[in-house]
Amino acid sequence: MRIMQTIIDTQQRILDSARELIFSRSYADVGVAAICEHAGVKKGSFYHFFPSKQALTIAILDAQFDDTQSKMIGQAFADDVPPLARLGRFVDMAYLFQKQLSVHSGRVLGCPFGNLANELSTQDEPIREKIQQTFARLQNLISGVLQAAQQAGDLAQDIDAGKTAHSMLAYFEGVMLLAKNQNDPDVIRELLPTMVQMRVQKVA
Amino acid sequence: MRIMQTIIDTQQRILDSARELIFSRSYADVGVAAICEHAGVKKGSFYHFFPSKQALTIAILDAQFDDTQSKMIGQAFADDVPPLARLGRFVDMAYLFQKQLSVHSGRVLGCPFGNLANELSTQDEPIREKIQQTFARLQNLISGVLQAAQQAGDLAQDIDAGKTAHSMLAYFEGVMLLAKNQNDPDVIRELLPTMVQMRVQKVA
DNA sequence: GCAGATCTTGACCGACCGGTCGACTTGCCG
DNA sequence: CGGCAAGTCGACCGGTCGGTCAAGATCTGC
Repeated sequence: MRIMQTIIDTQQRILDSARELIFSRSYADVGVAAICEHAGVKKGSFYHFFPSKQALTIAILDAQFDDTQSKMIGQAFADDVPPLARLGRFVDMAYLFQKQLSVHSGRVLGCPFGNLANELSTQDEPIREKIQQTFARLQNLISGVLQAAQQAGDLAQDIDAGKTAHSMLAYFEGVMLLAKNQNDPDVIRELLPTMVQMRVQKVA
Repeated sequence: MRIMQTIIDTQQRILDSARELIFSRSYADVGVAAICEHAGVKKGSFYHFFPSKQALTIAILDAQFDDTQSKMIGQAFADDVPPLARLGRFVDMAYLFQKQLSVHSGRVLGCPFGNLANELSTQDEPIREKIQQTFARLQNLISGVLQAAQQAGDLAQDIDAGKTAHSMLAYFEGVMLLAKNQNDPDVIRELLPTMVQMRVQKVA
């Protein structure tokens, strides 16, 4: 009897369940069995769609990036305001997202990419690479905004957009880590706005 | 026959082994059995000295803080140079440590506190708290240097030393995370010096 | 309606998890 | 020397880990 089961197909349910569980706990703490139970699926089906937990995780990273881009970055970085204001908007959204998430789960969950990066970078090379690529894409998006700011004359030409974006990304991840550790979204509200002020100059 | 065994006592060997293994892999990936094997000790002895893996981890955090303070912070923050130069020295040492470590292990391992914070903050409340305290101590040490810089006239009075130290700590952790993910110590050399430039102003 | 591909199911695998326990050895003190 | 505490040991616990498999159910195109 195929009633609700195929309306949202099995593969998607596994992906969504895994994303939610791993994001709110950790890779190691969420077993395949737990994912299957949450998705209402048996383990055999899991391995019909995904060859391994590792492969599932790589698929999660793609899904999470798409989600983040459409729900956060795409909105924050829309060009209806000046470039630097877009970064400010991003900072505000990051706080609101984490705040909202923490109300539901009672926990500040931090950055999904940072969490997996920290947990698995020394242990799983394919996942490490995938996250590295994801970080590179995020950095490029920020770098693009900084370059737009330079073209608009709102940012000095001697600023290195790429390195500044890299630093901003690092700072963002660090703030998320501290907020997660202190389990307090206000850490984000206090610290993250400083990100917009960061500047790294070009070296000769 | 008690030859080498008690020269460095068992408890210390367990602690050191666990520190090395967990730091170079992760909490979840290093089992009690692996720690015992590395320490040349049987599991029964482990549980004679430590009531649980969690308790061991909390002891590790204390040991790691002491180590970090004596081998890094104490040296970098010595008052033989002006306050802001101490921060620069700290940055250099952080790079050298990670570089050296990565030569031995083939991996950039990142910050021991940040690693555990990220992995366990949502899962183990006592450990989360312990790391929070550790971060607070680190932040205070940085804050002290910034206040010294203000007294020396090298840093404007309208800078919020506490918040700036908090931001610096966040940035430090973020840089370590990115370096670990990219498995490249040069990330630290490129990004971390920017930490010394960070400033957060007091709010009215 | 039939065949073949596409799922789904549940039982099962060996390995490992953190932790327990009682018996034993060893060091120390009177 | 005796005795007791401190430390060591190895077998063992129930449970979970990621992953496998063969058989059956269901969907699809002809």
